[in-house]
Amino acid sequence: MADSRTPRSAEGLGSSSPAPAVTRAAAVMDALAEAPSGRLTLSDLSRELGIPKSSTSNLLLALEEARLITREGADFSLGRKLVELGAAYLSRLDEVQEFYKFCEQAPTLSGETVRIAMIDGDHIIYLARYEGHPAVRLTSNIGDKMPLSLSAVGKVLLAQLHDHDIEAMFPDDVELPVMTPKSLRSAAELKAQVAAIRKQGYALEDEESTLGVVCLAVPVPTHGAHGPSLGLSVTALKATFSEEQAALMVKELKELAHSLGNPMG
Amino acid sequence: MADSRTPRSAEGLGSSSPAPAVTRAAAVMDALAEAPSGRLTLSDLSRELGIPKSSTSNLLLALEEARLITREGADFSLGRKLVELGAAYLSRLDEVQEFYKFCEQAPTLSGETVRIAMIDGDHIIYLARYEGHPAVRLTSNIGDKMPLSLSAVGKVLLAQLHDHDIEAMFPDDVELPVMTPKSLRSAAELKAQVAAIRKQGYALEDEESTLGVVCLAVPVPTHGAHGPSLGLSVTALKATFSEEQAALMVKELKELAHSLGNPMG
DNA sequence: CGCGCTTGTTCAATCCACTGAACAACCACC
DNA sequence: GGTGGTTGTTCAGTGGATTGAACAAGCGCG
Repeated sequence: MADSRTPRSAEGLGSSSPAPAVTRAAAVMDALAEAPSGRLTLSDLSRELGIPKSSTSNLLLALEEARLITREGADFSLGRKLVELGAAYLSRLDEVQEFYKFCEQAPTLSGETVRIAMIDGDHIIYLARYEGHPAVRLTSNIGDKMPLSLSAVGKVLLAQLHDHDIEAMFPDDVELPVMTPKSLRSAAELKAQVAAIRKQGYALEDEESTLGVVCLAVPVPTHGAHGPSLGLSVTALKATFSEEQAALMVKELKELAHSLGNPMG
Repeated sequence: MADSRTPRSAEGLGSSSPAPAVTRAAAVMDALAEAPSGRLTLSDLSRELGIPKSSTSNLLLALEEARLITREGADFSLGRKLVELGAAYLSRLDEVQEFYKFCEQAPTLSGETVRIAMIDGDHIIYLARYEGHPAVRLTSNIGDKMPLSLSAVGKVLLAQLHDHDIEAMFPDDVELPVMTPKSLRSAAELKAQVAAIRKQGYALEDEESTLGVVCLAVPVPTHGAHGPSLGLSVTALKATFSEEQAALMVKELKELAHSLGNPMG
């Protein structure tokens, strides 16, 4: 595999962590998650993270004992406990439960593919997916991440941030990730869209991440200071996408967003 | 909340871990996952895990920095990164992808609620769920755990283990968890069922975890030494459950299990 | 208000986890 | 087989993480 010359030191900069072992352990899990094959050996990890082999070995032993990772012969991969913990996190979000209920009984949305996502650094992360009919079978799964600039939810959540935060994340000379010919290229384009989204209250993604597929998204108003902002999106095939249908979907999305934003029984 | 008098020391026994900080950090996440509300304060954690407050504080800081947990005012809860990591784990299991594909095009299963699960200590953990029609809407989610003795998949996976392992997990005087009047009560009953399951090649759960609901399950043959064993199950309403339908479902489940067990393109 | 009980944060001394070098095994390639 | 490159494990010394006591801040109560 060539050789990934990226000894990205696990230490962030002011390399002092209140509990270095924990920070390094987290870096190990990150590395495993990002590894294409999902499997790395002790030496791989030691090299990539810049941690001495002996220390890495200790970390791996401890992580394995906690079932956060698994050893399979010589190489390590993520452990099942992570699925449990991730599920535990999701089960605490009442929004997810209500999301499903609403989708099922919504006139238009009940037949569509709807998702709820959350902003997470400079990406969004999908929390749940409702699939009304399998016409559009998405390749994305719960827990998957997407760049902000490439998805309708990403853009709508970006629009909720303060301008100076946006500026910090997207200076004028950034290179945006590109997935299709229609993906946004420049920070200027992105900021123009953000302005438009703020006016109209929803975001549109027009084949920017997948050709033939469009997406609509609205933000969920954050009730109180309770965590980061959520967003909702519908996905449809561009071929079967009409203005009137879009209007209906946006309307229902906004209803759902409103009911998620105002906690109730 | 009464007061949970369970200062379950984080240290397992031979309290020596090759990287104590990591072990303790894992214990912190466990505690957060198990806490009914999902939120605990520094003092809660310090008390429950028997870790000095100052050390706990450091752990929490490091965990927060890694986004493995989140601080919300005074109390802590699990972090979003866990969803990512859990998803990363699942995305590596090709079985899950093929599971979905197969369910969609299977004559009988395509209309049912099918799940794939994995053995995880003395529990099973659900990895994916296919929902053909929303007749039976399950309350369980991906990542949820269930005792072995209470589910069809649990029993079928138990039947795959060696007798002495079963004996170790279920000595004759264990108290089994009970969820309905029809739940198995004694280890003897369980072992009798295991014997039967080995003969017939599938397991049946008859209202043992939820009244009105039945389950069928088959094991997935482990190809190679590749990880722990998987199991498949169909869930149906007892009211609409017939012998002939059961036979069809078991047949298709076995086909799916076979194709999962023999990796292919 | 003052008291008792929490809570979380600070800090210097100690102990233990981390380190690096030396080790044994292994594989690939002449 | 010899050789240079791995791999992962072992172990004693040391530097830094961990600790507990002392701290400040908050809360309920009489």
